[in-house]
Amino acid sequence: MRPGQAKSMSGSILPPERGPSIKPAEMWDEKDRHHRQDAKTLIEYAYKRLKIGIIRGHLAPGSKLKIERLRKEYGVASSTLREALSLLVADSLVTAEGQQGFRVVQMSIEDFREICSLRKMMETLALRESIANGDEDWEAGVVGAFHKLNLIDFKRLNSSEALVDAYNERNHAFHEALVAACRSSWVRRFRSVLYDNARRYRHLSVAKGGIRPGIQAEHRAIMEAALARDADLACRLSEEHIDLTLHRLAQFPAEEIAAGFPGLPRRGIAAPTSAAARPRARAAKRS
Amino acid sequence: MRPGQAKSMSGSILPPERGPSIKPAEMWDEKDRHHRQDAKTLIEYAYKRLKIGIIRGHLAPGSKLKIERLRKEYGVASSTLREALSLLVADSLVTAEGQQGFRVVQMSIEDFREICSLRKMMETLALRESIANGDEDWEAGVVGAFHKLNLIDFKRLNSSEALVDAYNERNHAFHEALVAACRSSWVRRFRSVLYDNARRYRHLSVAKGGIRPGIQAEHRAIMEAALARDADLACRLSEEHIDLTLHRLAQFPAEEIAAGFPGLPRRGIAAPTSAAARPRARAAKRS
DNA sequence: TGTCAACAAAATATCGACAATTTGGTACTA
DNA sequence: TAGTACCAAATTGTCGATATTTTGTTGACA
Repeated sequence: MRPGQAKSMSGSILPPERGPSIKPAEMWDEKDRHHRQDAKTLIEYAYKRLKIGIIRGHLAPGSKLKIERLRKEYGVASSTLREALSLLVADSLVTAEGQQGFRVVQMSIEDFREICSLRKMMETLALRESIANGDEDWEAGVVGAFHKLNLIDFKRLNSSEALVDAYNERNHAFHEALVAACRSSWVRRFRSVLYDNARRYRHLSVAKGGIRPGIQAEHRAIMEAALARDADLACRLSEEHIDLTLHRLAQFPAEEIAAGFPGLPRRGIAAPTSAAARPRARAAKRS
Repeated sequence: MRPGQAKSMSGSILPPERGPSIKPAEMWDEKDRHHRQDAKTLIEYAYKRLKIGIIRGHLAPGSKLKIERLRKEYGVASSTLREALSLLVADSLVTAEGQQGFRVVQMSIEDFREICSLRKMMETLALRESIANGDEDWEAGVVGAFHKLNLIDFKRLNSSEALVDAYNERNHAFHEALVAACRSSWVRRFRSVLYDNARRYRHLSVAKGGIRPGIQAEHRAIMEAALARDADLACRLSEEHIDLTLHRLAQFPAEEIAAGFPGLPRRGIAAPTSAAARPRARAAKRS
């Protein structure tokens, strides 16, 4: 089914009578419409929207993802949402346990440390292969992505929310372009999963302390090394690039990281409950 | 919903009137019943059954996983099956593309080569950490798992199907026990995904050429090195262990690997179609 | 006062039906 | 002989309703 282009849907993509029960999403509207047109299926739409919500921290780490609530907010059926959530398990952004529904995966500095450690491996593997294989189109892609990233006015960056979003997108695109010529599908997959997870932490880091100054110089150095086909240098710089984010975030107290994003709105999602910790006296009545 | 223990299901776990339309699964019955009791939910049941089916090659690599057919065979609703399939995407055993449904991921010697390469990394990372952290319980687990594996009569192995299954299970359990003390969740996750994928190839290798003689000596050597806390040696042996499987499979012609398991029954699943290759003249009518 | 059982409310998992799209085939046109 | 438009069948994606389980609360009883 086509969500955006569908001519006459039976159900209700935009239920006319739903109106006031759910307040219209504030800063999401623009992007949602965009995504709804991109997505080939409603599942994909829900998937992308959820993913962004988690990465940006609107869906707090550890919080329960209640089907009914999200279903209403996104305007899709429960099974559709459920499937989108199942797909997110592949990205290690959501966990699904037995009869307890879905949950955003927790955040912690130890987790991030591990992510960075593995990310250095995968990123350098991918980069090395990309540098070895990359043709002229690859070079063009890298240069282009860097240029777009560079166009952003870094001085005004901390003032505008939208600008930060744009920066994040272009930053992502740049790093993606660097490894675009890597053909190993497994390396790419793992790298991608790790990157998305790291994004969550970076988002938090930016929300707390702004964008690290001089980051563009790092990007430039990595790009130049890559274009010069100096794999060793490019990898070393990439590793430092990753480490700097880690050290930056490690400055913040651990509980603040686990708590997620304090300033951002928690759009209708329950806070993480300590359900697992509470022992239940009543034994589950299983025959 | 509880599948196994449910007292009075509304639907039809075992639809009484379904009878002859779908032939009763031959060698699956035993295991299915087993799994149905294990699983906390029907989704989990379908998930496990699909996973085993893919690993064993009953669901051929590249083949389309048609909802309706599987749904009837497993006796679950379409959304349930769908969700199970979505979960399998996390394991990189199934792909889901846009409006084209689900598909078993392809097999190839290049893919296996890459899996082995990454597996050596992850396996040694996990093993090193496990050796460093492992306590007495860990040692006991390793010794126990090895013992169970060793109990299998390796001489009669190639004669009995059931015995091979048991061997595979215990082999899995042994390798799992070795890394049980590794605490890095990401390493464990990746290792596990890679292991399951490698299992598919190993299954094929065994189906074609039987179990490699002397494998038990390798297992013993790895175990002894691990218990002696000689991480370097244990890792080196593990890498060799992985490489041997790779070299074994590399002997077979490439097309045989891509084709999957020739001898095994293809339980009602369509062969891989070359849909992607066929160009469609008619443009998709999108407004 | 604290444990346990029964009950009510909330949330999850499951189902089957239906809508929309892809697939495969056939006939029409150049 | 392509190429293309058009239909029928097969298949996928979506929906909303219902069964089942988990969670929370209240009240009896030791």
